[in-house]
Amino acid sequence: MSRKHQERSRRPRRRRASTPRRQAVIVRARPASLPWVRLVIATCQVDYVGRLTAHLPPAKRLILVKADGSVSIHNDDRAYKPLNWMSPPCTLVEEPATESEPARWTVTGKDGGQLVITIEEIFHDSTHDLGVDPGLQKDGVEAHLQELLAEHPSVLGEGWTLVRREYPTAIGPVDLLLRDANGAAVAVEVKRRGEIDGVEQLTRYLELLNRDPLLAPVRGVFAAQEIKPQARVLANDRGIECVTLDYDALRGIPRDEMTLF
Amino acid sequence: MSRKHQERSRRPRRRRASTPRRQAVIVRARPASLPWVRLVIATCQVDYVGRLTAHLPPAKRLILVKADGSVSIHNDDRAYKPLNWMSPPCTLVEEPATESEPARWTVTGKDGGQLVITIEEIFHDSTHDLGVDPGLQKDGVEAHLQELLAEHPSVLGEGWTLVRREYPTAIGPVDLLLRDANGAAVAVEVKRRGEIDGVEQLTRYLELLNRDPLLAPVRGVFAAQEIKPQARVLANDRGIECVTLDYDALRGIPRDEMTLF
DNA sequence: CTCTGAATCTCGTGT
DNA sequence: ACACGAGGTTCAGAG
Repeated sequence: MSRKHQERSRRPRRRRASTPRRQAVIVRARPASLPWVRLVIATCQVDYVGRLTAHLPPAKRLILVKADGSVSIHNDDRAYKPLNWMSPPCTLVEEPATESEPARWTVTGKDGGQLVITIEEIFHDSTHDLGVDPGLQKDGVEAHLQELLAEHPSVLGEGWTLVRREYPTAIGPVDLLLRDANGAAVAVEVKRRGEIDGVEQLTRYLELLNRDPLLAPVRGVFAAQEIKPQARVLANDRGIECVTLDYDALRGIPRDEMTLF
Repeated sequence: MSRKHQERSRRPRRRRASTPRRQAVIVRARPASLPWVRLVIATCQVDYVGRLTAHLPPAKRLILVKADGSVSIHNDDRAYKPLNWMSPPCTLVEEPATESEPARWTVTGKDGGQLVITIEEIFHDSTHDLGVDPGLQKDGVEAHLQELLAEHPSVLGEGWTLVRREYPTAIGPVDLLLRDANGAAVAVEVKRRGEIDGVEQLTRYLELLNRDPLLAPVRGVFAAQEIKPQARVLANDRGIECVTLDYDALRGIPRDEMTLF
């Protein structure tokens, strides 16, 4: 079912004076019509020049070429991040080995960055059609937490009610704007993991909201599934309340009564 | 040179009442002694339950299994990030297909998260030894910028001199502490790309440093190869100077004279 | 070990 | 196209 790698095009390459040259093979210039991956196991050296400079000494590795033009070089460890890569869109030019030089692949990115792969020995090379992917469905990210809190504002405080989600300000929307039992405004920043920059964000919003005489004084609540100690310290220092959330529990409880009427 | 996949161990699995059961094969429980990768092209469905919940409908994809125990599922696009994955350390249990059920791989992570891969058809399956990787050498990241600025403080201001790199404070080290031509202290935050959180970081340092009567008043400089407009606005608003850096130019100029004497 | 911050981050979304 | 924020971020280094 897997098919052998097919060369897409072939063109002569300008001969440099007094240098034995090889023919170059452009493997991909634009996304192909059909999804495919090419798998190569080879002893290779890699040199990247682009946003930074990086060098990989020769070793046996996996080279993964995708239909979108991306190339990545993996060894056996790291979760999924390659040792080296080139993001699409990019062009791969293959130069076969000659008597004097090893094979060389040059991957050129849109921004001019280059990944040069010098291939000493190939152990495996196969290309596989994949078909279109239906895509990933996710559940349980920050947006869901925000939704759930909007449905259950009383989780944050007895008698609190929702004014609106994504309450707009000049510097961006506040995740939730509530009213507490006394009618005072409460700005809520929702995070999956609460860190310092989230507290900073909420601080900026509070500063702005408190300039609005119709809202001031505005309380701040930092709500997250997990709050880092430094973030908690900073929040407390600024009079911001911290609430840790239980996603499963939130999902389980019935919608606040008041939204039913 | 590539060898066929070798099963590492085999154990009987407890039979559930009135359910036809299959034998399970534990592929990896711990890092193997030799680096290798396993490449599988298969029609598969993937369900992840862990820090979030995710589902991939059946389609033909690449499954990449590494020696460190990680498993990742790729389709033909995205730079290098898999559609779904499990980070090491984790355990892969293979259950072969039976008459009534398709093959199923269950990957269990350290935190209890699970990735369940239901395999309908396998088109390719090979395992390859890789050998130990010598590792990646990088050049041109933030640390280098900081080094270069430490060597060339006059790039930031005429007559400025270095007090020290990584100047310690209660909330962490300031990238650079300098003295300007008048002997006033200057705190410098160095970034490759300057964004709002970098300005916030520097602001916190300045607040702290300015409490020190030996240093106050301390000027702030935000130095980066690229500064986002919003970050620049915020910095200006707080009296922090912005400097954009040219890495190549910095690398080219000779070390500041004063460090030569 | 945990925690912190950088990253060739990647990837989505909104303007 | 660019800017901004989230991420199952990943990754490396320091305490």
